[in-house]
Amino acid sequence: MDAIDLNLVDLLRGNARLSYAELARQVGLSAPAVHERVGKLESGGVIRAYRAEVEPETIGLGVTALIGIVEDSGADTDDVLEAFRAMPEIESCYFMAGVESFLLKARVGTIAELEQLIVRLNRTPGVASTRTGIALSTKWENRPQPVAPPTG
Amino acid sequence: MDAIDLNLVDLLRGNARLSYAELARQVGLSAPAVHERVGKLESGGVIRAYRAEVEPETIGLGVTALIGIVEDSGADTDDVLEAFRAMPEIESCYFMAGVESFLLKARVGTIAELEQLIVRLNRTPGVASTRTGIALSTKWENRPQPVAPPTG
DNA sequence: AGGTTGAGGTCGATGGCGTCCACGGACTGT
DNA sequence: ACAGTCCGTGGACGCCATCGACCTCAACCT
Repeated sequence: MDAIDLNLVDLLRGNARLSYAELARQVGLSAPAVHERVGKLESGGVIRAYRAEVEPETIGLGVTALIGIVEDSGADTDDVLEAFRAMPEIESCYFMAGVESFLLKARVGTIAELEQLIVRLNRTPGVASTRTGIALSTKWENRPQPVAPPTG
Repeated sequence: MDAIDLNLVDLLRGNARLSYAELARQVGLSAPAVHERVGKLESGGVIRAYRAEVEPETIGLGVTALIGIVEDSGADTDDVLEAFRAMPEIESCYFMAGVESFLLKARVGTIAELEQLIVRLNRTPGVASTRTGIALSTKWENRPQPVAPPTG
C-alpha cells in the first residue's frame, strides 16, 4: 500500500469504470502494472466491490429509515444478525456501542412497507425494541473522502 | 425504465465493472443496445456514479461514527448543510424527521480525530447539540437489494 | 388503408483496450 | 560480486467499445 495504490483507490472510488489505460495515465505507470496492482488490491481485500450508485427514488425505493435496535438481555447476537441479514431492505448494519446494539439503514418503497419491516424486526427473537427515524431526504451518501497524499 | 433497465441496474449494482458485452449477454440484447440503455440511465439520473467499495480500515479510516445533530431554533439549515459538506469526514448526511435534524455518518482514522470533528460540529453556527454513537463494527454497508422482477 | 415518423433494435467495421508473456533494472542478503 | 526477488516495461493478440448504416414495428396523421 504505497502512495500509488492509495491514488488508484481514490481514482476508483471516484469512478469505478475507469479503464486500466486511463488509470495508468493518471498514476504514471503502464497499463499492465496498474492491472497487477489493482488485482492485488482486490484479492488483498482492500477493494471489496465495484458498485453502480443509483438514485433510490428512481428504482422505487423512496423511503429511507434509520432504525436503532435494543437487544433482549441474553439474546444471541449472531442469531439476530442472521435474521437481519435475511431482510434485503436492510442495506447497512452497524454494531454499535450504547444501549442500542445495532443501527440499521433500510430502504423500502412505501411507508406501508416500512411498517411491515418494523413489525418483522420487533417480532425477531432477541430484539427487545426498535426506534425508527425517517430520512426526509438524503443530502448525500457514501461520499468518498480522498486518502492519497497530495501529489507534487 | 422497463424490466431490462432494472435488470441492468441490478447487474451494475452488483458489479460496476462488467463489460457492455457481458451485460448484453446477461440481458439478451446486443452490446450497442446495452450501451445506449446504460447511457440513458446515466444521463437520466438513475445511475449517479460508479464507485469502488473499499474496506475502510485498510486505508486508515478505522473509526466509524453516527452523529445526530440538533439545530438551534432559527438556524439556517442551508448554512448548516454547507458547513457539513465542507467536512470530508462526513460521508453521508440525512435530513431527518424528529428532534435531531440531521444524521451524519462520519469516518476518521482515530478517536482523537473523531473528537476534533465533534468539536468542530458543535462550534458550527446553527448547531445546538450533537449526539455521537460509535460503530464497533460494520456488519455490512450499502448492500444492494435487487429490484428487477424475477426472470422467466 | 397507406405513408410517415421515431424509437429502439441488429449487424459490421475499426481502433483502442485488456491481458498474457518475456524481458530488464534496482534492492537485498549472503 | 552475485543470485534472487520484486516490480516495472514493451510487444502481441484477441476481445471490446463504439460508430454508422440499416431494419422493424408501432403509433399516428391524412
